[in-house]
Amino acid sequence: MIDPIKLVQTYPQVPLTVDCVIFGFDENSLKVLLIKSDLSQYHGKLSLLGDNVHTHEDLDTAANRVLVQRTGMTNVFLEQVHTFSKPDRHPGGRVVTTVYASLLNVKHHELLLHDNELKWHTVNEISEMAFDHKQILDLCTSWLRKRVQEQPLAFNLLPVKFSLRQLQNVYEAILDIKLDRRNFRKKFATMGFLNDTNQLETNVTHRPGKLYTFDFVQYQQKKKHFIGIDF
Amino acid sequence: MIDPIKLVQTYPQVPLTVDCVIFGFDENSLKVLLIKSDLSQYHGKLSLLGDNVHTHEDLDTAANRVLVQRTGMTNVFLEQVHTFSKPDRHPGGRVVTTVYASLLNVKHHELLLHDNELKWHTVNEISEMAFDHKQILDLCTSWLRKRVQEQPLAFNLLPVKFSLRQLQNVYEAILDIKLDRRNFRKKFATMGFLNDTNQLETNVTHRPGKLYTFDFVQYQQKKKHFIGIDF
DNA sequence: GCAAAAGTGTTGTCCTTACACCCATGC
DNA sequence: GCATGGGTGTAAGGACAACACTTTTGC
Repeated sequence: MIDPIKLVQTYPQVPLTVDCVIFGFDENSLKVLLIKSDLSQYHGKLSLLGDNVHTHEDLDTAANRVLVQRTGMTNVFLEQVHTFSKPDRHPGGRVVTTVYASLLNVKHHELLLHDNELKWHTVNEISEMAFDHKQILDLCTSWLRKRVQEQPLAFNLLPVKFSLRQLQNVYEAILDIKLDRRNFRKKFATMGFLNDTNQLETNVTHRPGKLYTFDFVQYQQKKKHFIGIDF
Repeated sequence: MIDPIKLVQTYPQVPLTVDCVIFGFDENSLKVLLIKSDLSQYHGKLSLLGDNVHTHEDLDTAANRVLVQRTGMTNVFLEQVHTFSKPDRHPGGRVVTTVYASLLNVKHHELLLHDNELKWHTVNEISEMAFDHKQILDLCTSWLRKRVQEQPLAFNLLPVKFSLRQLQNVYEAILDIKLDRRNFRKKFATMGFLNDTNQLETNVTHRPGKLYTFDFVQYQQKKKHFIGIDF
């Protein structure tokens, strides 16, 4: 019989960090919130928002802390994606990082802590990044492409009231495809969890579209559990 | 400008482990490979296979090492699922664990290292486990249910040559549903990546079924990339 | 010959796709 | 009145679900 405290004392210890891939949507393209690295090796290169994990803090809490520090937003979608652990991924020695992805509406917040040139960047214009962050971003983008098709995540990237055009733009930007407008609208109409607000867009230079809200309760009731074997 | 080595030295360090949820299929039910814990707090309780992560070792390597030590199998499906980090999840103090899931054919290997009563257990008969391992197992079972519908993972649980009945049994056991035999066979026939071996089952007490193999190359060519918005 | 599972087709319904015209607004 | 995107319906094809009988083998 083994004493757990003594056992754990024999384990090697590793510095842990979290990195947040914070996606936003604006001007019809998918954005990600990045800073410029201040490490000497990666000076000026783009970097994800991250921090070390504090003692007694779990990973979800750490990721949420990073997000709140930078965006001031609480109650935002934030989900663990993957843990990266190549021994040489960090120039400072071994650092294991757990990556979280978040989706939020660019217009819904003011950026906080503007140090290190915190800015939104268009995802498909990013080439080089610090560390293995480009690889991480690519994984999270794939992850988002998949998730957005099977869960109503797109609404996190939009204002509470949005037009069907805006919604379609989100899908087209993330999936990098064109969708048929009539079929797209029909699909969301039959799904039945968009609520018509009886309001119209304003400040548009054309016929204003209706504004809708997402009905989360309806979604919870209607969502599918078994999809079907399909690959 | 910051020196990365000095920076990383300021980070708190944490013991890391990997835990492997090794799924198998036998006697028409989904199994998982477990040991009995030898920690004093959890004496006799069922536990996942795990180990601490060695210095200079990445997580994939550590998980693979655990798998090979116990099953002797290499080149087995093994994928990272989630990292668990609640500060009180381990009685020996803070331990962060990254969980991997593996699928393998019970008949294809001899268990190695039979210490701690290493055995296959039927997944839906497991109630209590050591640590947070029941919660981990439940997450991995959900993960498997989802993945098995969108990727051809089921074949990892079967012999190289299998009957359609066996294949259907895998899906029925994992998804915990009954499927229509005719529609199931039609579906896999039209997918077009099962190869007829022109062999029949032997040692069965009824009409023998044809044996098929999975054609991975065909799958790679035919697999879908865009599924469609559907939730 | 009996038990047990293999093998096989059709029909109706639903979902998906493709496609074109008029409408409301700002300028 | 013109440019811009909003809003709408239909028809064809494909996928899925429901359903029953004959065949082959071991015993």
